[in-house]
Amino acid sequence: MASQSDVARLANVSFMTVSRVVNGDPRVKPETRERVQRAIEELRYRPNAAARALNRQRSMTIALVLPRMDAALSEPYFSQLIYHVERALMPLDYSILIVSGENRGGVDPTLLFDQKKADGVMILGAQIGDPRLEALSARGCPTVLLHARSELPGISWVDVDNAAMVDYFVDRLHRLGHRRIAFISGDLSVPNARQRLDAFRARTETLGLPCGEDLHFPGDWSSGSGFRAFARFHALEVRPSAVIASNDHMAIGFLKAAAESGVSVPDDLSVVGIDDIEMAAYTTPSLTTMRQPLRLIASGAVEALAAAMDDGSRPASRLVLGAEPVLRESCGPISSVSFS
Amino acid sequence: MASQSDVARLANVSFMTVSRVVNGDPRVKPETRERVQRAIEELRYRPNAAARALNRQRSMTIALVLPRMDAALSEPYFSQLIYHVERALMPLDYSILIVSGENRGGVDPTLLFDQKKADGVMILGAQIGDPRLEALSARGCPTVLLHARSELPGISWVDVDNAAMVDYFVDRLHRLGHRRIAFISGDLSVPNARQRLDAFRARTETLGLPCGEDLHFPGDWSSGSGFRAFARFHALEVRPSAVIASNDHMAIGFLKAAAESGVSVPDDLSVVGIDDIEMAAYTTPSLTTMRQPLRLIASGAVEALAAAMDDGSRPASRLVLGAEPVLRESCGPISSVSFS
DNA sequence: CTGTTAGCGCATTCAG
DNA sequence: CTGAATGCGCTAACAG
Repeated sequence: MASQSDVARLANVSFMTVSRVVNGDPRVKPETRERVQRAIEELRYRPNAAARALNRQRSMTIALVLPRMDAALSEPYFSQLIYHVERALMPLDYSILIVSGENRGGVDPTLLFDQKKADGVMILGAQIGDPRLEALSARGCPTVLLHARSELPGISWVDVDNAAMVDYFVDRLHRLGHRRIAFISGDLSVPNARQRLDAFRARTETLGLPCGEDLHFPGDWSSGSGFRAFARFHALEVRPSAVIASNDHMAIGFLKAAAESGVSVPDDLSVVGIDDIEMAAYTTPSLTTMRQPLRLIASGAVEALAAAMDDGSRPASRLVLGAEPVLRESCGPISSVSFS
Repeated sequence: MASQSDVARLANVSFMTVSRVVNGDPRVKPETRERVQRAIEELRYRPNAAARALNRQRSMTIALVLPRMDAALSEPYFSQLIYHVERALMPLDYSILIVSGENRGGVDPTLLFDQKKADGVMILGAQIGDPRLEALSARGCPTVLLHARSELPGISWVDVDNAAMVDYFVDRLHRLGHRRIAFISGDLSVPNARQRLDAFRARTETLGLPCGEDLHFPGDWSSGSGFRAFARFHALEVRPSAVIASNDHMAIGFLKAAAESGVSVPDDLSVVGIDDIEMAAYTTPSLTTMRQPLRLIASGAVEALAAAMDDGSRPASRLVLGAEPVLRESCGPISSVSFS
């Protein structure tokens, strides 16, 4: 592989001039620049990232921590997030190092920062009290959370408005005549799961709807947990007429169990989810859900992280984005009951 | 951040000794080693990856090229592959750089190699004739394909036995009495899609089953394309009694369309998919499919890539793995027809 | 067993 | 506008 000196020799200049051309320094005679350019082409010269990183003290790389495998974030959904993050990062010329979400035994993002393998860290769907967050915050490592929140100093985040999404569905179901609404929560060690549950409780109470603990079916984001939640539903003396699931996977699992039990959706029961994964349009019945502004989440996170990496002393930024309802077949008016 | 010299000063040795300790060189007096270790702890020293990479000419990083967004590989499924790749790579102390699959306008993995940002490249679900493959092969960049194949020199790959999976289903359906079987293919610019289609044609022909082009419904891996394939099915004068989809997403889309048209699965029609994504267990009816040996694919690929990076001159390795059928509700014996 | 010398490829600083 | 010197942090190859 050719180095700057090789190029310099071929172009009859010092390697310093080559460096200038490569970095677009304007103080180079056009004619010389031209000559250097040709030499670069001829030798297929490419700047060595390691040398550059060593000198500049910047790796031009960020670490992206994926959610834990056990479905902290809906699967098909976070791969899209990766895509959008990459798109947003490309113009800045940053690369992405991925790190599995497993915090036990996995790669430590703080270590990557200390080793200068990454200039900043992005975390998808962080857990509450994840020890890595504190470590990152303490190190002063530029960090941004996607789909999660944190009060730690120096930790920026971008999240959707969890309360607004849940409120929307509670209100809508209420208007459709539903009075008894159940809620399937996600893994409560994830901030979003808790926020959604809290919003559900608050909103049902405000509207004067029943909101006892028997209407809360704990789940863990997985389809299986949604499926199992149906047993709780089924065991209830007086059944709810609607169920809000904290994500589509659980809603789909629940739908499956309902179908097996002969409960007809949406005739006997309305079901809604959150995320709008691709499959949500292809279940039977198709799923009413909430589409997340993925591109905005990604670009917002990239912007926040870039700012933090440019200026380590700036305060953390926080951004809350709205989601968009997608109305499909799984949700309808309450049937054959006097509205009380 | 502390450097080796800082540690050396604190431990009263030369930085060379520190380097030896860090790299586990045995030729260091235990007592000295101990002292250095303590200094390392105290200063929280971490080796600088850029400096190490510059000196060793190895970045200890590989690039992982994701499949294109338009579902070249089933979504929830490739995130698991990432996970397994990471697990397999961790003991070797390699990091993973991710690159989006979009070949137009995306990051070029060859460039990452030339810049020495990556020592090797792993590609998930490569397209046929992807120009990047040739570039990689020409550069002599250690490369391994997952879920794809290539004859280019120096390109290793690990793939499942596509023909065996399709053969299994054709045979099984045949034994269940089905005679007229249709096939939904994936995006035919992906090698796997073509192999599966070819296997279908060959096997039906061998068994003396009808295999006209009207029984081939072209898809593109997405649920939507599976959904649309149903229109072709529906338009047929004489309808098949079974459908094999090249992946679960398309099978699920097809299932949805069938449900909407009142075609009962598996009573009127059997449907099978490939991949065993999580959702396959939660559709109604649940989906009979083929589970891929993800962990083996990942570990095989890592092994092949590691070998190629160690010794650039070694021949490419090829590995074909078998899949495991998962029998669920969507597939049953043919109904109300004399077996001919 | 430990230290010295040299250089990986690049960019900043200062001289011309 | 261009070049020379210097150092980023580390390790390989030699000394001692």
